[in-house]
Amino acid sequence: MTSFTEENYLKAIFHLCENKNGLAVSTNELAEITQTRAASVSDMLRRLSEKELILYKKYQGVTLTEEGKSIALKIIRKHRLWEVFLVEKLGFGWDEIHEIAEELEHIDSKVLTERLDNFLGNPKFDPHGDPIPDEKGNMPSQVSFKLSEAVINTELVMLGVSEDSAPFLQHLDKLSLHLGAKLRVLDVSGYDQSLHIEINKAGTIHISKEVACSILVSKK
Amino acid sequence: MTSFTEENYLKAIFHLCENKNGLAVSTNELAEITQTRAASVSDMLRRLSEKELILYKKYQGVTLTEEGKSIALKIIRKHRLWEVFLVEKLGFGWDEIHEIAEELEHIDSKVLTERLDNFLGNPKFDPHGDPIPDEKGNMPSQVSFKLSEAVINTELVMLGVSEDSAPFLQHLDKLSLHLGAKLRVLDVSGYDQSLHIEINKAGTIHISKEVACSILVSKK
DNA sequence: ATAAAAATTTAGACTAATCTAAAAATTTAT
DNA sequence: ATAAATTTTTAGATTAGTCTAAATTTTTAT
Repeated sequence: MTSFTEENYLKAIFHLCENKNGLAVSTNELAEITQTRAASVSDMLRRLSEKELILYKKYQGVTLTEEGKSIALKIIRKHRLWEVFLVEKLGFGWDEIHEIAEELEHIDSKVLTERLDNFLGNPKFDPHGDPIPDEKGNMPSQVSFKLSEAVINTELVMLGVSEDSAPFLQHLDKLSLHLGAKLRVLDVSGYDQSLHIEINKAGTIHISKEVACSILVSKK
Repeated sequence: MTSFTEENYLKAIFHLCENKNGLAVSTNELAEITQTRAASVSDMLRRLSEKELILYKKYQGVTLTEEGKSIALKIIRKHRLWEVFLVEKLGFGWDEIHEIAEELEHIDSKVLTERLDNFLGNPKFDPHGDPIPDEKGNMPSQVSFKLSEAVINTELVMLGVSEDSAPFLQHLDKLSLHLGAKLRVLDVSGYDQSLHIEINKAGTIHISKEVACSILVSKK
């Protein structure tokens, strides 16, 4: 059995690996996102390594074994399914769901997860546009890139966000930037790289480089 | 903050007190239903007492303080709401939900609980007929008694069960004994106190004294 | 290439929750 | 009313997960 805490480490390793295209993750990176100290991480890595959930060489960072990856994907599947439930069924905003899903993701019942998936209509993406792994851990893939990297004047669709902090999502709400919005970059400032964009052919706004970096789009 | 474990002790104390009409609960009783040893219980009681969640005098048993009772009722509220969700929305049988609800009851979000309650249509009873406390901890009351205590030939309605083990509930399913069924006791055996009962004026069955003791009914 | 800086691990301690074994208090039975 | 049986508590250990401080390894910079 894997504890709540172990599951959180596996999930953290998975997400960090993903952002680095499979490169090993360092103790300090893990300490930062798990909000603990490097010493505690070292200790946990030793234990996870004994359980063969991670590949760990002292001082050399860590990656997941197939079994570790499988566990991480199950947690992520549950996290994202519960997020869909919270938004679609209970009417939560996308900025209110992360912390609750952090708890729900540890509920341990295969049959519950599968029934929930069906109840929700087998969604492929969560309310932030993140792909929901299937029962076997396969992720639906979606070709997207940062809005900040888009070619000017191309027609785009907003598919996701790469940050899910409440302040960021509330900021997007204020700007009427929602998943599915049709976007077009009109201009990029030479001064601060802020973007002038058109939304749904209905109006235009200015957004900072930081915001544009955390919005994921595809060509229409 | 109360831990997962502390919440389980408070809940256990609440249920045991309820069954004894408010009398203090003993260390051994708690050890049995929490599946631990008396020594572990003693230790936990000392801690809960320091937090003023229970009234505890060494060797004299334990009752809940108002604050302890309030926490217990919140857990019970969540447990029973989630059970309704599992049955009404996800199609689980009443014999499959206890263990899952034991996990879900610890999810800590007031707003989630209230939205779930609304989503479910503010149910007053769970799938076993147990009353769901409201936000303030008030229980809807329902006058019921054991089927084993019913007067012969009286028209009755099945309102609940006082046991929720899967084998017991599956046994009731096999006998078509469901909440809301109209029952009438035709005869009680002088030999083993088994009951001959009529269900929904559609047929009759024989049930053991043990089963009849765990079925709650009211006069129609 | 080696010294300084940064990252990581080890050592030793702490807390929550548990255990067994032994001691103490209460209850029961004669 | 007192001895025996039962219940409960205490003492001392254990495990998971954390911490700080110190030691060690790796990386960076000259």
